[in-house]
Amino acid sequence: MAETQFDLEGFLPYLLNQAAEAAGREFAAAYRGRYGMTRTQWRVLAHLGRFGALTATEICRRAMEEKTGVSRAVQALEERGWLVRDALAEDRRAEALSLTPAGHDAYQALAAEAIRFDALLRSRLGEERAAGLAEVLTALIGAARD
Amino acid sequence: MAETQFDLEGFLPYLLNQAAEAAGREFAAAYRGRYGMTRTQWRVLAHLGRFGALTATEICRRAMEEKTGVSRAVQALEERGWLVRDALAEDRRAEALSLTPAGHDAYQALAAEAIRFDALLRSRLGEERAAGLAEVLTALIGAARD
DNA sequence: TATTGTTATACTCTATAACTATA
DNA sequence: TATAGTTATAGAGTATAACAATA
Repeated sequence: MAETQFDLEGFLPYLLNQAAEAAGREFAAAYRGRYGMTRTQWRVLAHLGRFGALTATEICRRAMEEKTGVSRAVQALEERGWLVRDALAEDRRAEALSLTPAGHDAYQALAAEAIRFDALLRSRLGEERAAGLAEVLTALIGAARD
Repeated sequence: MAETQFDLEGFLPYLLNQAAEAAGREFAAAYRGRYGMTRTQWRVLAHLGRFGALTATEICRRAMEEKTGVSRAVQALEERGWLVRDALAEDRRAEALSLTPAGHDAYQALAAEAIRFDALLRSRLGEERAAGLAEVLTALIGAARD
């Protein structure tokens, strides 16, 4: 019986993971190195900065994060004075989370870095290939949800 | 001053991470669910199965893994009877790692699953887009090494 | 009964440093 | 001095379950 020919270097989950790690590591310098934030904290900040007030559950759904991680990230951002909680009249179990002015300043600075980094990645690939990459990744993510 | 317009849903590191997590989670069922292996153990098994005897340092370089993780994965595979160490005459600090027949059987089974899963992903995307994706990811990984 | 959010627990992963044996 | 590999430690990520408050 012939050997199964498996090409690890062309295995999509492996390539995806290596590329995600390489890009993530490079950008982590922006939030981890400069602000001492974790990735989950950066994602919470990014969602609140981008979309305004959200509940923790909404952040979990949009960011594909666990509620435990979000709970701890919210706590850390709150202690830092970057985030406030407001009671929701319509459901007293949930809270509306939003950024303080200081939190919004941090978001603005990090969003600007993110835009620069995204542009750097896209320039490395060429705009056409980068746009195609984003489209294919989105398709993969969508397909996995089913 | 205008707000910085940052589109989190188009941010490449974010898309790469979501896609890698989705694909990785789906394939992890093969090695974690069925064999109780960690991802690092699967990667060590895959490299030894694919390339034959390697030293730990060579696995680290090829698989982009930390030497501590590889050291522990090698230990676990050894205890399981899937891997043996052989002294290297030319450098007694290093060891040649290779799979036992049982280890090779496990590799064959997992490699076959990997081939099936890769084919599934490629069929979801279409062969042309999948080939393009692999090429662009390889370029990204290569660019990040510099 | 179900859901929001917190806390506890455990395992994996990542990263660093200290250490040994050898080069 | 430098390298191969092990061990220890700590922080971060992932996953589950138990729990309180509210719906």
